[in-house]
Amino acid sequence: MKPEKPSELEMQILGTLWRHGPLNIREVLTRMPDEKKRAYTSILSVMQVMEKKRLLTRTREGLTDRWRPTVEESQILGPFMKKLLSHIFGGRATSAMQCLLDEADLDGAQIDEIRKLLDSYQSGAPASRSRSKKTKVGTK
Amino acid sequence: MKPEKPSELEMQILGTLWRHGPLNIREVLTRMPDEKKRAYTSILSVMQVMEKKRLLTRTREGLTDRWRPTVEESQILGPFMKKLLSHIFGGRATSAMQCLLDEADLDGAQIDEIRKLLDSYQSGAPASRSRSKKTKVGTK
DNA sequence: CAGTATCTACGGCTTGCACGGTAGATGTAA
DNA sequence: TTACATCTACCGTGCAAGCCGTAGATACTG
Repeated sequence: MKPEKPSELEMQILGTLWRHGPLNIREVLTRMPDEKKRAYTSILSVMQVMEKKRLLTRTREGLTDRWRPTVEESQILGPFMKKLLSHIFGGRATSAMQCLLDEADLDGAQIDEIRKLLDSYQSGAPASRSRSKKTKVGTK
Repeated sequence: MKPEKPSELEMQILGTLWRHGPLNIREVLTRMPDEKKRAYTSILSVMQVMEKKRLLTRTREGLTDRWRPTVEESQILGPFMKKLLSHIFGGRATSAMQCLLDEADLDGAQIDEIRKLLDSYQSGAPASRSRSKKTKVGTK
């Protein structure tokens, strides 16, 4: 009984939960990365759907339910980026990189960090490296 | 009268046209990067919608219409990646990079290429660099 | 000519997504 | 108690995406 694939809005919700930890509905509502005004019940019903899809669970905590993802980032983001890469960029990874860099607006430190990433992909057996599904996605 | 935003399938079609040049319906159908079986008319009707959205134009050429995008890659992919970055990754660009790298399966040459990209973002005035909307997305 | 093949126009269908209203339950304040 | 606020369950609506069937137009083939 696998979790179903999240829609785009659902990915946003997953993202805010991954980043902020377990939240209740109202907290999710105020932390959505797009700054759209939405009714409380809009987010609620989306998250209830996500519960049916086995993407979220909740536990009663005090007065409200606290929601948390049942899936981890890499589990969702991996296939997502893979699809993005092959379908939108036709497999041209460096094109995708460039596109990303164009929009990222990085500072020097971040660029260095990416350099280090590249090092690890080059030296450490490249094939096995990319099989690692445990890769943590740093907080900053 | 701006072109409307493409859906995901529409982006795929734009991608194949950007990469292969002007094509007719059947050629698009056979070159779609996902390998799904679809009826001829499925692609046709999507592309007709795209014409209404001002994403494509066509010119009669011999026996069939030849379709081409009215928009260029950066014009679509830029905002798309920007949204991806802020909505899904909460603005964490290096996380996005890592995710991409995990799925990309790059060889040494490509990694070097990316290093060069990084150089240009670091040395060449970083702010103005990222304003450049003319960035070409290399073919290979 | 009839027969075949291809491309196009048009309309319809199904599904899921996004969104929110309403009502009920529960808790808090006066 | 009454009044008010918050959280939840349930249900419905609007719309776009994706998909395809049918029929008409046009060209080629024998």
